[in-house]
Amino acid sequence: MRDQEPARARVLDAAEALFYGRGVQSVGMDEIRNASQVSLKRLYQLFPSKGELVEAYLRRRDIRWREALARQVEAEEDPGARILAVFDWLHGWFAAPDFRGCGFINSFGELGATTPAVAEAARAHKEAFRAYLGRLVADAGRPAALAGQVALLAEGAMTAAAIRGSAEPAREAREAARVLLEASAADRRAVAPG
Amino acid sequence: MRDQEPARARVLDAAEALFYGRGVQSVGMDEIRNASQVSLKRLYQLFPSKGELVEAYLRRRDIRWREALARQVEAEEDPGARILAVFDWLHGWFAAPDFRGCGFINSFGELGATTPAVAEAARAHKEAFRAYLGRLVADAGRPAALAGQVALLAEGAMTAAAIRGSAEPAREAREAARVLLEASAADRRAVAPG
DNA sequence: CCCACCTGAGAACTGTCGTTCTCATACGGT
DNA sequence: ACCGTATGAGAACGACAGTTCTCAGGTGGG
Repeated sequence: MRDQEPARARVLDAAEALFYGRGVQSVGMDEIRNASQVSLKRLYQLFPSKGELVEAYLRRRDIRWREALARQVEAEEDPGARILAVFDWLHGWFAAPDFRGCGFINSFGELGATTPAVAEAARAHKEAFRAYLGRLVADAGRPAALAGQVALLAEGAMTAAAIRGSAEPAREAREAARVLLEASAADRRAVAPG
Repeated sequence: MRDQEPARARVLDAAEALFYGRGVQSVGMDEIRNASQVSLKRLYQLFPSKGELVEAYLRRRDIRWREALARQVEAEEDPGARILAVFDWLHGWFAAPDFRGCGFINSFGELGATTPAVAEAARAHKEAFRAYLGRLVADAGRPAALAGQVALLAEGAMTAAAIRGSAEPAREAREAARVLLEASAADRRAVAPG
């Protein structure tokens, strides 16, 4: 029992690097064993099947991803600037050498049709992201519909950045979001002046 | 040799339905054999390996997808309306019962890291889509940067629609595109009046 | 009519992978 | 020091999938 947490963390670290970097089905348990230096026996004690390891990988990645985003966004004071800060954070993520798109979109495409737990994890992750944007948009006093539009820009930027192998889509998306933000301010001025 | 084309078409039809619907790695050659009613021997004469079948699937899907889009878009007369017609077409696609996101995004997530041909097919498809939007935007006399923003909205809508299992993102994206289009018209009026 | 060739159906081969098992060994409590 | 338990390393097992092979049957030309 002792030392279980380090082993568990090492397994999840290895699983995340491999599953995210190459796709779930391209990675065997042996490879996770080698990368984590945790014996197969222990690995299967910690995660009774590959499927459960995949779920744990997605759960942890969801939490960490959203925490990292929130950390950078909330360094910004102005509510409007916080919305745009989302795209600055995305730019940094896209520029990371191991960036390969959104792990949830990738897993969904690979396994969503055959593994309901993966489809559900992707759905929950995207819904949480959207809800977070909804809070940022509400704090900035913008119409709720803006959140969905900003979410689409962010998700489009993730896939475009992955496929084109460039961080540039974050800039494009930021500029589009800025225009939408301005337009929503204009609406607001027109509809509810003051 | 005789009857080769029907067999080839049947194989590609089966491959497309299965690869798109469930992901490439979840589908075996036996299943394609059964679905297409083409013997394994003939199948391997037509496509010497699964990899080449996957590439043929992506090539044909790219062409057909962009043709179907262009067909609906070009039914619209007004250059500005054509840009928005892209999202109406997306809405129809998303609402199809077998819709499961963008086949290229899905394949990229599944195989992009391990199969360069798949990564390249996805890149080429997205670039062609982006170039098409570039033409629509140019025809409407809008700034070129609008094309990239519209592309991000479209790609974001594809993944959001797949993961949420809803066609609604097409509507959200259309509305965002409409605002960007209007804003670009305002810019144009401000920068180059008349 | 006969033979060379091609085809279809599916068995067989090969490698891989998820999972379990073996077994020698190290450890902890008495 | 002794024994039961748990561990690690890796072999083994079973299923599966990509690819090739076998073989019986059909077809077209001489």
